[in-house]
Amino acid sequence: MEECYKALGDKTRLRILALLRTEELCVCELTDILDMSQPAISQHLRKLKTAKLVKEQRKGQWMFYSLDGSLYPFLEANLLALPDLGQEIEKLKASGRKVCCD
Amino acid sequence: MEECYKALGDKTRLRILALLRTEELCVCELTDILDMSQPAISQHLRKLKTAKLVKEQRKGQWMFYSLDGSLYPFLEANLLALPDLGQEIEKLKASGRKVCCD
DNA sequence: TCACTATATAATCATATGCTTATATGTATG
DNA sequence: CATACATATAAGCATATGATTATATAGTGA
Repeated sequence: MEECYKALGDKTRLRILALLRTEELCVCELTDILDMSQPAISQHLRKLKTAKLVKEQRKGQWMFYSLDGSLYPFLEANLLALPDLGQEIEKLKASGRKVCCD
Repeated sequence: MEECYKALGDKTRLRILALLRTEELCVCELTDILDMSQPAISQHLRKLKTAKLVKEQRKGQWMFYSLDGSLYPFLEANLLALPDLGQEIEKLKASGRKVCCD
């Protein structure tokens, strides 16, 4: 449980979770939206994955991450309390940088 | 919100919160139960207070701390999810080291 | 297979965190 | 007022954390 809160205790990771509230995203999209280096994003995602807050799924060359609320049910309310950053994803789509692979 | 989760992301602070679930306690009681130095406990309590997770109230020479769930209502569920450490407080009472000041 | 893109990992470094010791502040009581 | 007890704060130090750069791994497609 400590590890879980540690994972939540970082602004970048909270932003990632807030973004994943809207829809699953791959690493390069998160890198793009959050304007951070790819390794930095990867390392944050690893922490979130270790804490069982997100799950990953490969789609071709992209690795998509999405919320995983299975570990502690009460955490669901915490995730819902995060601000809606759907607008950031809209901007990404508008700029034509959204990955499509379905 | 980041600060709040940071405060939750430490084993000692989670234990303090779990203990305060049962009843308010003063610094020396927490020091006793958690078997840590007084300054260490004080510093953890300050972080919890800054994060608005606990509130303090002076009673004579003792400073009592109790849960403060007012900042983020959804956090209440998190606090309730902490294990019940009432037994530790019982042990303290049984050993005659519980502070009485009412 | 080779080049390209996406992602993960490793090494390094600056900063943050948590504990310790020492000291200051605050309150009760003789 | 002086002493004792409770708590807070400051300084110092070892470890943890988060970023960067460089490199390794993995999938795509010519």
